[in-house]
Amino acid sequence: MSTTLKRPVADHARGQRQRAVAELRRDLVLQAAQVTFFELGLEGASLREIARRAGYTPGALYSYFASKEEVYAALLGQSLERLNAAVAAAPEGVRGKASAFFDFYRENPRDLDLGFYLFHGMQPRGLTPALNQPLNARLRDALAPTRDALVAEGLAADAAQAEVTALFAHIVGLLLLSHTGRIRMFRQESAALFERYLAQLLARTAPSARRRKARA
Amino acid sequence: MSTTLKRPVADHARGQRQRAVAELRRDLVLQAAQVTFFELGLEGASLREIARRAGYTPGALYSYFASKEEVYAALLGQSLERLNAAVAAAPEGVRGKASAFFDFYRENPRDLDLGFYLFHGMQPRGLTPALNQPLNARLRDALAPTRDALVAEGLAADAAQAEVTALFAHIVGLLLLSHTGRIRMFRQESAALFERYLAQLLARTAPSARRRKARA
Amino acid sequence: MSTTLKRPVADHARGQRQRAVAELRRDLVLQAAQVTFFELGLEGASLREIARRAGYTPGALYSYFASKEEVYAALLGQSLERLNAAVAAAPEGVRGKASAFFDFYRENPRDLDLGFYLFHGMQPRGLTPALNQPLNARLRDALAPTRDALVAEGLAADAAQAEVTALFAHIVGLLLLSHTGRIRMFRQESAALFERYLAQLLARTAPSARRRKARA
Amino acid sequence: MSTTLKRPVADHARGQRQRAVAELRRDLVLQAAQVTFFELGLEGASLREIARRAGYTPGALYSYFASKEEVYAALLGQSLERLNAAVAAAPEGVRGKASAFFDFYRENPRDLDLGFYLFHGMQPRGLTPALNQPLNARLRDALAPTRDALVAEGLAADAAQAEVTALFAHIVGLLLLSHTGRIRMFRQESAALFERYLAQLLARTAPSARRRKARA
DNA sequence: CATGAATGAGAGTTCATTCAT
DNA sequence: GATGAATGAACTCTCATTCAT
Repeated sequence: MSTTLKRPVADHARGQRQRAVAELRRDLVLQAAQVTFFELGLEGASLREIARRAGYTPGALYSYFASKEEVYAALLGQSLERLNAAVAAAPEGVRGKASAFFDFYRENPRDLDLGFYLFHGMQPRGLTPALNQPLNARLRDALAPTRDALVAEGLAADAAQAEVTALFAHIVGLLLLSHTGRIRMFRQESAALFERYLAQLLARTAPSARRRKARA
Repeated sequence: MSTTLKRPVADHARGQRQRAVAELRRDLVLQAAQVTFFELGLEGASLREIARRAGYTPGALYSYFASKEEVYAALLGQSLERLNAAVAAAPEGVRGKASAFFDFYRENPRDLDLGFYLFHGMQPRGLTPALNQPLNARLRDALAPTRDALVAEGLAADAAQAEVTALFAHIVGLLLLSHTGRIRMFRQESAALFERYLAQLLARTAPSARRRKARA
Repeated sequence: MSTTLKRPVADHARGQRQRAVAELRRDLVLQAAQVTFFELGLEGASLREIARRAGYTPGALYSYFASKEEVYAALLGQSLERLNAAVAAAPEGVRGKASAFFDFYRENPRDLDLGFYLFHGMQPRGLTPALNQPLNARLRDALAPTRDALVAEGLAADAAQAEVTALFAHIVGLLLLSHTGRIRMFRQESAALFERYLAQLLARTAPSARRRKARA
Repeated sequence: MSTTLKRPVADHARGQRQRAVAELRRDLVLQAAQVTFFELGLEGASLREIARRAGYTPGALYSYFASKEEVYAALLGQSLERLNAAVAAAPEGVRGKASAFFDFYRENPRDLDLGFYLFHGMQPRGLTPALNQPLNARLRDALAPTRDALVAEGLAADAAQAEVTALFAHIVGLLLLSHTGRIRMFRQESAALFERYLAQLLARTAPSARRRKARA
């Protein structure tokens, strides 16, 4: 009978559908986690609470994630995608790309929190390298356009890499101080300081570009 | 006759001795807290564990501290004293003072953690203003010598304040990236980047000093 | 064909069974709470102790009850059900119903304690209205038959309500004095005093009934 | 020398003075306990808090009282003195004396709480008989005038005793219901119900007095 | 896949009481 | 008499995780 032949096909189709459904439900959990985390912060976002908001019991989440950390890793993954999208949409050039990076975190402080969840206080955290590596890669990706723009301005690859790392550190420092209210202590404002840093960076690097263009 | 006079003196002496003993024991608890915290991080350093290491029952700590937060505030207070001492001992000048600040935290990463205990993830924390304010003041104190050195180089007060804030942010960013291993991601090293930043800062600010000296 | 129909039925049956099992276990916890409370009183009946006797870890009780208060509310609920059953089983008439009420608490002094758990010392307690209201209703229910009997004897609704409230107060007072040994202080006995009060109540109210009956 | 002779006298005087001072300080502690208890209730009135308000450390209270219970017993003792004073000041007669008793507790609910502190929930409490007995006696004293008035009305001693015990129970029940808000449940009011009870009591007992007076 | 129950560890905090000084 | 420190036990409650069903 045809049914005996069709079964495997049907099974395969059902398997695909089921996998799709599973992914969808995983996304729903993730969405719930996101909302929970954005509303209550890292403290309040217990697995119980996430599960509750997702309409599940705590145990159910373990069908989709191996641990609470994995949930957060997934959230961070999504956050980094948004960051990369923001950077990609920004105008070309050092200023455009670097500002996009800075602004993304300035405007979405919870995404910054998420980035720091990997560390406790400040220690490296229990993300397995398997989870950690692609996240790192996406972070690097978000800075690559700035580095490329620096190279396009005539900077050597090494120098551009160093410059972008320093820029990243500066951004992180500024945002951290801003987010924790420490910057007010010095009667300063993070956006203005960032602008100053950027202007100095461009002053240091642009001349070579201009010189090169002049020669051409 | 003399006895009637001596009594109060004796009482006073006894009071002093007792207060000294009390402070000593408080310090022992604090030391235990420090060790616990350095070994286990903020998560692992529960009141119970601190008490255990100090040779006390949990409740006993409440003779010395009103809450866990207060223990940490005290630890942070001590840490900031050490920082200020290191900065004070450093050679005069922007380079000397700024490097002392940077080096203190580079060499004592746990003190950096401690500084960040005030924030959860990264949110401001439940330290009462009464505890928080003097701590903030001591942090400002540690940066004051650098600011004064910048002023001595001829910078206006405003500019010096902005410059020192940016420097602080840069240091924090570099150390954070370094401490969390993120800086390796970019194949860079925090000390070299700090040196670069410092050189640029001096290049930006020293000329005016030199010019002034030339005029003289 | 039949299998597709049976599945939901089986699921339904399983759900029912599980719910029944859950209720059973909840009842076991409640029984443990009851025993604990009867043996150790309200002070000694901590969540830990109740859990221990129920063969659980303390945290496990939170599957069944949201808080310690809820455990006690549940106990009180059961107690009031027993009270209502006792009153329902009693002979009709003021004497029957009122005596059933009195006797229930005289014979089960712990149930009286339970009733007073709602108050601290004697202040109203933190039972949410959601928990408190149905309990109050069941208490009123237990006195309703007496009130109805008074109305049947010819008393106006208002008068019956006042009479039943006074009766309730008298019972509570007698039992309290009896239970705390204060009644012995006066060389009296609660049951005899209750009988006296009841006789006076009937003397005050019965005449109208008799008169009514005579007219008929 | 006279000093050697005077010493014992001086010692004796000093001893007396010291004892007086001690009693005074004990009273200060008691006052602090009273205030604490009236403000915070039985829950909030920990030994620590009482000591704090009395300007002592917790341990110091044990110079004046053997336990927390003893503090409360002392408070209750003072309360019963106030009660007796109120009753003594009331007009002669059943109505006057009984109303004074009722009103005292209606107007000072904390004194009622205090009375019930002897019981846990409702169990007899760990007051030693040595402490308990004089307290009981003073309670009986407060009811004696009512009993005597009943006897004066012509009631036999036995009947008067029973009547006063029932009255006491009724009062306790009414106040308890009133204080715990249970009386509202029945849309009644304790003072009105007390008045009703009193009127019935007088109706039951007064006739004999009137008859007696008529014969005279 | 999901539930519901349970674990086990632990959180910070409070308490009455004791006792050397 | 009073202090200040310490005990030891207890408190309710929360958590991430596991697992039989």
